[in-house]
Amino acid sequence: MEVNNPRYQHQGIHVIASIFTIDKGKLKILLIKRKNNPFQGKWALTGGALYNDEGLEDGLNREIYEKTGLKNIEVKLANVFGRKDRSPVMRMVAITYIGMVDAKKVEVAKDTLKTSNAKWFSIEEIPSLAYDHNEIITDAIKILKEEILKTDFLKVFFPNGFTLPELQKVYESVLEKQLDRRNFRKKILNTNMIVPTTEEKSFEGKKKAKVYKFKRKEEEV
Amino acid sequence: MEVNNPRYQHQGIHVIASIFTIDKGKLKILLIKRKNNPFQGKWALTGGALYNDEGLEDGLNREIYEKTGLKNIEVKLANVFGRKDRSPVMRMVAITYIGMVDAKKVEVAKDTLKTSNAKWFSIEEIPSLAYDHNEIITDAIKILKEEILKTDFLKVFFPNGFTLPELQKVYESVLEKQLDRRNFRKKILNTNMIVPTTEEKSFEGKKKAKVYKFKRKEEEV
DNA sequence: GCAAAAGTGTTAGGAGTACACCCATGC
DNA sequence: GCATGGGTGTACTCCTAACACTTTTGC
Repeated sequence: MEVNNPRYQHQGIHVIASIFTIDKGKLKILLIKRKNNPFQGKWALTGGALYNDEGLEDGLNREIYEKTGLKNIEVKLANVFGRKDRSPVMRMVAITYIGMVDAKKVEVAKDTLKTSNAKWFSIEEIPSLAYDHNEIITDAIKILKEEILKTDFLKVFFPNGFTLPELQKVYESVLEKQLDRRNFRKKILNTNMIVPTTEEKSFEGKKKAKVYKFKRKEEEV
Repeated sequence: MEVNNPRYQHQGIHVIASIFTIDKGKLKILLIKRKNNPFQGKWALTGGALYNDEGLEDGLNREIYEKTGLKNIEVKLANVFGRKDRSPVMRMVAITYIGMVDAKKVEVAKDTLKTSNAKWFSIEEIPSLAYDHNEIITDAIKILKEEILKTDFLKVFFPNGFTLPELQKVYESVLEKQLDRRNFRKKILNTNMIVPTTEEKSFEGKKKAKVYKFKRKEEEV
């Protein structure tokens, strides 16, 4: 590879996260209003161009921190978007990720260096976005729904454990449909992702419910 | 994004295909002996650096053609490899794909512009490769086995249709294990990927068998 | 005592797996 | 006629999905 061949120049990597949360039972996604060109003033997903001295997820976490103040978000690879005209500036290939955060416990830093605003949007109310970000979100939501029962994404909402009815509410919000209580218990207990604790607590209801927690990685068998 | 910020410079995209075939009942992968630095003389996967004026799969097909003479290989996205030191030349992010070709019907062009050789390797005999290509292959084989029953990759072997025993042999080669004849029939007929024809032919055996073919995309319901 | 939520078990259908016999053909 | 391979059905298990009643608690 001849580094100075002009055909190889002016290329870069976008690392982009679709960061979701559940707010009042609704699945929402974090968008950033762009301060700079291109697409100045448009809403966009969290992310940006990778530096050439950092790993993909490191770069993504840097971008997330710069634009939102959030640190150490756990993300999962989603897809690759590489249409050659997807950026008007130069040839950019986007590596997309999915992340989940607890909006209630997070101070999303406003008006950081590169952005004028960050806001949670209900997924039915997503505006026209910069780049191909609308397409990226549609894809991310699809993957999120497919993977949500196989991953422990939702543990960010329950640092201190959860009752099954609580957890079920969050699943229902992500999947945007109701689940049967008995079948949900069977399925989630079969995944081997969660373990019961000795605690009990009451959530919305009157009756106490048993508290579970997500296994840490090394506990999984 | 400031295009001239040095942190954004000297980045590029590798598009890389793990191209498989079945040869004499064994799963094999196509490797190319590198003519140029870095890793001159080492074996490597098919692929290379993307030009800044082409789509990802277009670039991959160009690379495949330049290095092997194969045209219009159908590929499927596999994964992303982005360790920051994965290339000694500059910051390269690899987008990896999986493809399947019929080795018997293909003249792999030898000694093309950038390579001194191309050769099929049985997957148990893969040498130490350039870059992180050993890792990429391990990952690709895993994905191939997971996806093989959900995709029509294998249609390249059967442009004129196939009998179920023939198809089963190929599946067994990919999965590297024997399958039960009755269960294989049930499973493959349930996938809705194949349809019977009115033809019959005999394959290895004496008795004639019904010929099936893969549905074209638009036929799938 | 009643409303609200937690907890629990059964049944039926579909998919996966294991397994054995008869049929058609070439020699 | 026999060896080779093609074609088929059944039983078991597991997962999914549908569905109703009892228990606990706060008020």
